[in-house]
Amino acid sequence: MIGRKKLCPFEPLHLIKKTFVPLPTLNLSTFFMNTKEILQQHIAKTASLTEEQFDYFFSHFKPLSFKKGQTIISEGDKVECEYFVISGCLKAFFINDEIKMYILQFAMPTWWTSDYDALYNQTAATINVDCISDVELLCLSNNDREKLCNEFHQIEHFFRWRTNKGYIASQKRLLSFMNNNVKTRYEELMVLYPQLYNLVPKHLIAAYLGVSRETLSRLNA
Amino acid sequence: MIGRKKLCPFEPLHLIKKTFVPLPTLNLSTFFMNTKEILQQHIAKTASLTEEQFDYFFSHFKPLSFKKGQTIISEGDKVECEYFVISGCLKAFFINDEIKMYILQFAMPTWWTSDYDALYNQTAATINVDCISDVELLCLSNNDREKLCNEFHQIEHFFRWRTNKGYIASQKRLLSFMNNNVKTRYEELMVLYPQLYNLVPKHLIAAYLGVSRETLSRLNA
DNA sequence: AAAAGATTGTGATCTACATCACGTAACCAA
DNA sequence: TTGGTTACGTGATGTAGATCACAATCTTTT
Repeated sequence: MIGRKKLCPFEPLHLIKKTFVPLPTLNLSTFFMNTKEILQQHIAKTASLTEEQFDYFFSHFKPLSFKKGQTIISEGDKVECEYFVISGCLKAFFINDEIKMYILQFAMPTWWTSDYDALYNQTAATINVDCISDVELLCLSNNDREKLCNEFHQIEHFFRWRTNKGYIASQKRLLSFMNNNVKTRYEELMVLYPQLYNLVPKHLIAAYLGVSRETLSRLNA
Repeated sequence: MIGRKKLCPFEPLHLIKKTFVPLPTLNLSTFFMNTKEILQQHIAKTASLTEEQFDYFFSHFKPLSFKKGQTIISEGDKVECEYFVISGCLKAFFINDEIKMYILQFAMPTWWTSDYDALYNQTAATINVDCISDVELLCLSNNDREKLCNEFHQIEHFFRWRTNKGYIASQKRLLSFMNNNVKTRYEELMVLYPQLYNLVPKHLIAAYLGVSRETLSRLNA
C-alpha cells in the first residue's frame, strides 16, 4: 500500500460510518482467481471463445512481475507490447520539458495500458509507464494481437469493444476538462474510483487532473 | 463558404506568396467522386472487401442532405445512427448550463461523427451535432453496424481501426490540453487542419480549444 | 439598398490556478 | 533511534484567461 490511509470523503456516508467494508472495486472473487481466470473472465464479457480458443489466445501472453517504482516504458523506447494488469497499479504519463508530469491513465486490475500511439504507429514512445505499486502483468505483443485479431473474429470483436470503451471514456474526460473546474473534476474522479484516494499519493492525483499539488491540497478547505 | 476569406498565417509561406493553390486537404479527386466511391475508397484503406461485399455493406447506408444550421442530434435524443461525412462540415458539441459551448469534434469529409456514448450505450444524447455548412452524409444505424461487424470479419476490422485512430487522437488532444497554453493549441490545430481557418468562424475554433472568443482574438497580437 | 444579424477586435476588470517559499508529519532504511 | 526522503498543508504573490462592455465590419435577408 502507498500513501496515507484515511477515510475517503467521497465514499457514501454509510460506508464511512460502518466498520470496514471491502471497497466495491476491489473484487474479492477476483482476488482469489489466478491470472488465466482473470483474463478469461474479462474477455468473456464481450467475446465468446471456446476453451481451446481461449487457451490458444492465452498462450500469446507473457506474465511479468515488477516492483514498485520500476519502469515499463520510457520516452524514446520502441514499444512492442501492451499490458493487461492482473494486480497492482501503474501510471501512464507524459513529462513536459523534464519538469511537469501529466498522467494520462492510472491502470488498475483488468485494465490495459501502453503507449498506443507508439505501439500502433511503430514510432518512439512519447509517454512513460511505470509502477505505482508492485504489479503483475500480462504482456501481449502488437504483432500477436494483430495475428490473433486476424485469426479469430471474436478476438477482433473484443478489441473493437475495448478500444471503443476507451474512446468514449477519453471523450468524456476531455469534456470534463473543458467544462469543469478542478474541484468538480476531483470529485468526479473520486466518485468513479474511490480506491485511488488511498492507493496513490495526492500529487499523482493532481498530475492526473492537470493541476498543481498545492491547488489540489487547497480544495479540501 | 462560411467565415471571412483571409490568408491563413499557419500555412507554409510558399503557399501564401503564390497565386491560389487548392488547399492540400481539399482533395480534388474526391471532389469528383460519387458518394459510393468516397466510402469505398475510405474503407479500402483498412479492409479488403469484394465488390459484392461492399455493395451489401453500402446498401445499409442511407444518404441524407442537410442545410447549414440544421440539427442532426439534440441533447436528450435517442441516438440511432452514426454519420459518415461526404461533403460539408459538422460540429459535435456540448452545451453547459445553456450558456457555454464546447466543441468535441469538427467532422469533415470522410470523417465519422455521432454521440458515441449515447449510441453504444443506448442512453439519451448528451451532445449535439449540427451543420456548419450544407452537408451530405451517409447514415448507418447502430444495429446495422453491429450486424455487419458480426457478418464480416473485415468490417469489424475496419471499425476497430477507425475507433483506434479516434482513441489515439483523443488521447493526444487531452495531453495537449493539459500541457499547452491556448496559443500553442491554436497553432497545433491550424497546422493540422489549415482549412478550418477559413471554413469555420473563430468563435467555433475558440469553442474547440476551450477558450473564450476574446482570448482567441487577442492571440494574433 | 436598407435593415438585421453574425463575426471579430479591443479596453477594463476579475478570478482560478500557478509558482515560490516554508513548515510539519509520516515513512523508510541503517 | 536517527537521519533522509516523500507527502502534504498553507501563506504570499504572479498571471493566463474569463467576463463585461462597446464598436466596427462583414453577410444575409427582405
